[in-house]
Amino acid sequence: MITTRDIAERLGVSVSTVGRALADDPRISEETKFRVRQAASDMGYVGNRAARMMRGASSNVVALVIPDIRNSFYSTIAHELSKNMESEGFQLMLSETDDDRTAELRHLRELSANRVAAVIIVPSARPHSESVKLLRALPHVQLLRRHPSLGSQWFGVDDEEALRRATAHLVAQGHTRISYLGGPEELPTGAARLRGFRSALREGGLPDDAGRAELGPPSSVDHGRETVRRLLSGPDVPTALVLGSIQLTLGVLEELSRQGVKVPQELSVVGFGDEPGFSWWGPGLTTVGLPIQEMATGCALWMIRRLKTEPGNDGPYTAVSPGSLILRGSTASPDGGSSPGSA
Amino acid sequence: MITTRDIAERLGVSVSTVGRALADDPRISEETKFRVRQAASDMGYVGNRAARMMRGASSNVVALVIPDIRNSFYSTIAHELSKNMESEGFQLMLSETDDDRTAELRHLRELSANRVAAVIIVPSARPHSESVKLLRALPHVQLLRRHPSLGSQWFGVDDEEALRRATAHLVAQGHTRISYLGGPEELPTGAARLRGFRSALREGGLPDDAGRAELGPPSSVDHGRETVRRLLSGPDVPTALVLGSIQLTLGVLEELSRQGVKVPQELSVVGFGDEPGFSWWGPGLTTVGLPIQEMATGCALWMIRRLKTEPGNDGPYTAVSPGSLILRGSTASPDGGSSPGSA
DNA sequence: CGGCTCTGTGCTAACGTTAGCACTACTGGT
DNA sequence: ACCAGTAGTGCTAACGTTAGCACAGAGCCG
Repeated sequence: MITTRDIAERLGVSVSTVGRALADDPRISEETKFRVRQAASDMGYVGNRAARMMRGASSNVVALVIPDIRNSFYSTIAHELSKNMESEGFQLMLSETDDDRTAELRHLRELSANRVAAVIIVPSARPHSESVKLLRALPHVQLLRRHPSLGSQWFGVDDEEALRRATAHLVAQGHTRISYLGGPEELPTGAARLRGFRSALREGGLPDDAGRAELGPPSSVDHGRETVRRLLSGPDVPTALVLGSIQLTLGVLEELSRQGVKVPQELSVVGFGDEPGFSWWGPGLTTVGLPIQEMATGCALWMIRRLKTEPGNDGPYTAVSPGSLILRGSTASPDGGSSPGSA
Repeated sequence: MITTRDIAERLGVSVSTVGRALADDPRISEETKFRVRQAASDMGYVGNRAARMMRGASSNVVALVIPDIRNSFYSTIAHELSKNMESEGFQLMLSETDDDRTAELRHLRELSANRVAAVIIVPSARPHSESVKLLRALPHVQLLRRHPSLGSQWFGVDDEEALRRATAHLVAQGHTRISYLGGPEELPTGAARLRGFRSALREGGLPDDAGRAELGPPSSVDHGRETVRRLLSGPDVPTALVLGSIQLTLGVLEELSRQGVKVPQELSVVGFGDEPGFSWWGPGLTTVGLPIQEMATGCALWMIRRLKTEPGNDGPYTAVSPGSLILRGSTASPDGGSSPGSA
């Protein structure tokens, strides 16, 4: 690797002069600057950020810690962050945890060792205490999920309200056997969505056994497929399904279409998230739309401001985005009548 | 930030002793090691990789440079690389170029300054010459697309053969007005897919005007939607469509289902890639399946070996994965008869 | 013409870590 | 009692860059 010293020796000047010329220091003559820049370009010199960091310069790397980049929520977030960060000179480091707190800890250790400027994290269900310690030593912000022992900087969506609306839509159509398929209750999002489901039932004046919750692993296509198979072949088949994650929705839709279940005649479905295929699935999937992109942009801008302004304004900051129900054709009243959009 | 010096002062030993204790040097007594580790843990010490790198240690960051993480091809690649790299102690840096060579160059400059250990890149159509220079100074490997002026380390798929098969399937069913929708010819992949399309027509003994190519931006859902709209409303409506990118396929499917086009009776379609929704779209989408995951894993393992083994075995290395045609219900002979799978 | 400012450059230390060498205090053999 | 060997630790330099200070030479004023 070419260093400032190599350039200095070649031109017969000192390293300081080279450094200053490259930094466009006003004390250096234009002629010297020109010669230095020429040589630097010739020799393929690229400044060493590691060395700069040792002199107190801060890292230009922001880390994103998420469960799985293949989930479109997270790839949307990654894209939005990357785009915004890049324009401010930051690079994005990607760490996948697969919802495993040990992997999460491993990543956070590496990120700390690499002295990243900040961490944007979708925390696992119950982060290891060392993870919490490492995060607290860095500028960080939580995304989607919110763990109380981490800071109160958080960008998320109103999961409870989103599921309340989704469920209320079914209740309004007269369903009395509704199954909710969602992630584990340990996850803040899982708990919130379940609360939303339950309160919609309560508010609809339904009996306790009107709603069943089928909780499974956080983000599993398989869990969706299998649960559908089990529910449809068991006794007391529900007349409606509300879903609580994107991956789950993908699995459910696939299985329903494989089994040829008539939607919404035999079964009503409300999905979660909005993927390209959801609009052309069966009669069109009625689903919970979430402004993930806007949330990610908001988070990126907040973090940039946080990093650019010197005083560490670590004050609590929370942004909650609302969800909305996208009405298509996958819900109807349980007696077979069709009334999509009658929320 | 806590340094080895802080620990040394607290324990009344030298920095060297602390460093050696943490490195588990056999010359240090067990008792000292214990005390040092205790103190390090107490004080929340995290080694500074920037400083280590200055002493010749290599970076543990591998960069992935791709057009857009939201494209499922790339998110699959990112996931697979991340998973494999993480288990070997590497972190993944994510850079999105949006197929813009200037953005590509900006990223490569940053990556070089950050002294990443290696770069895995899906190069843009015509990389800037400085980009080539920067890449050549680093261990790197190309993915999917292959630019001749970069090294000959490349992992990709046989695009030409994949499109030849897709097109041949339609030709065999008797189609004589086939449109190909794909990315620009400047892209190595775009050119290869177009070649495949054309040679299938030639081999099928079709006249020159049997196939039309509609080329557009590399990876655009909109281009898919718009081209379908234009083709269907114009004269000489094709009886079959072959698609040459995932995003294009998403746009086309959306538009076809919005317009209520009867597939395969009115129009046959062969897609590109295989997304969850493709199996439940209309009659099921016949599509080109590509072993992206296997390719990414292969690439990750190759790069790991390249980085772990000292001698820079930069010898040419090329791996080509084959594609396969996944037969579902979206193709039939143009006279209205249905014969999916009669390739 | 001595002392001043101004311009352009060099020297040196420092950042945190590690490796080579040096040093001290034992142990055991003769 | 003396020397060799060894275990345990400290000192110092080096990595590439930058900032503070020093310094040489030129031009200018009194």
